[in-house]
Amino acid sequence: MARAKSTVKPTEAELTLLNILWQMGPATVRQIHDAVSTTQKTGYTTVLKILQIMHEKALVIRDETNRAHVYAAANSETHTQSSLIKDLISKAFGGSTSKLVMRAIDESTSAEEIDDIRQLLKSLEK
Amino acid sequence: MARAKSTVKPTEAELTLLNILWQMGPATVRQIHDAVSTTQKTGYTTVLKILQIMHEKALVIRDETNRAHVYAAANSETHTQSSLIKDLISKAFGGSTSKLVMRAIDESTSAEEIDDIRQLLKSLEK
DNA sequence: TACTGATTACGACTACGTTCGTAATCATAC
DNA sequence: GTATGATTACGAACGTAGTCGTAATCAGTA
Repeated sequence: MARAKSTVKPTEAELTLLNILWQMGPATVRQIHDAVSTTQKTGYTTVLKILQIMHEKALVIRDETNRAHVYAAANSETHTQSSLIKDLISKAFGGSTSKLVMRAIDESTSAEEIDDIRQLLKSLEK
Repeated sequence: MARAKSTVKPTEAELTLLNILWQMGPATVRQIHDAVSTTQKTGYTTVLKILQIMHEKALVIRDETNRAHVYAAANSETHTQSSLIKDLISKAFGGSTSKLVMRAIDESTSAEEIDDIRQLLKSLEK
């Protein structure tokens, strides 16, 4: 029996920071704030506070060895994406994955993306 | 030029009521409350209040002709699903639809659903 | 017309998310 | 050892979501 992973759904601000952590790997508050500042104007302590809350929720882990704590995402990007998708499928698509895929693909979806999806489907054939 | 539709993202409680409205069609607060009561224990005035807020947000329209107002979803289920999916793709999948589809399909996805997706892909070929 | 039951309107309360200012703490340099 | 700058901790403030109680309103009936 495995089972665990509370599956806390990250809020929007939290997801923003997770995206940064997934991309950069473990980082200090300052590094994370610098990264987020390139696209938003969020105060340093705001980022710190959100990271602290995420730590309470176990969305991130942190290394307190040094003065400047080092934060890292607790779950993989893939894991989190899967849980977000499952949540949406159940709440807005009546549990139907195919319905979701139909809505996801539209005229703005590039040919490359559709090719990728075809490859995925093909790989499931065997 | 068309363009309009504010694209207000419904909250979770709002989405619950929208699902009921899409399924039942236009309905009174009482009917909606009865429907929601089969799965949850929510007060009548709570449902009423949420519907009033949704009306302010233009998520629903309402017919005030009769004493008991009749509410209806302002946007189609398809339209709302598309907007929710696009939102998730941009916030959690770096804008990649194919990545989302990859995460959406897993071992729990039935063969029928995968078939449906194959059909969709096939219909895009021409 | 007055009563009664149902419906809408209003507002209060709690919880959470987001923001940030200020205080406390620490490490380093002097 | 003390001052200085950076970092963490704390908590306040604001908005939104969700909940519901109570008041106001209306329609139909006795």
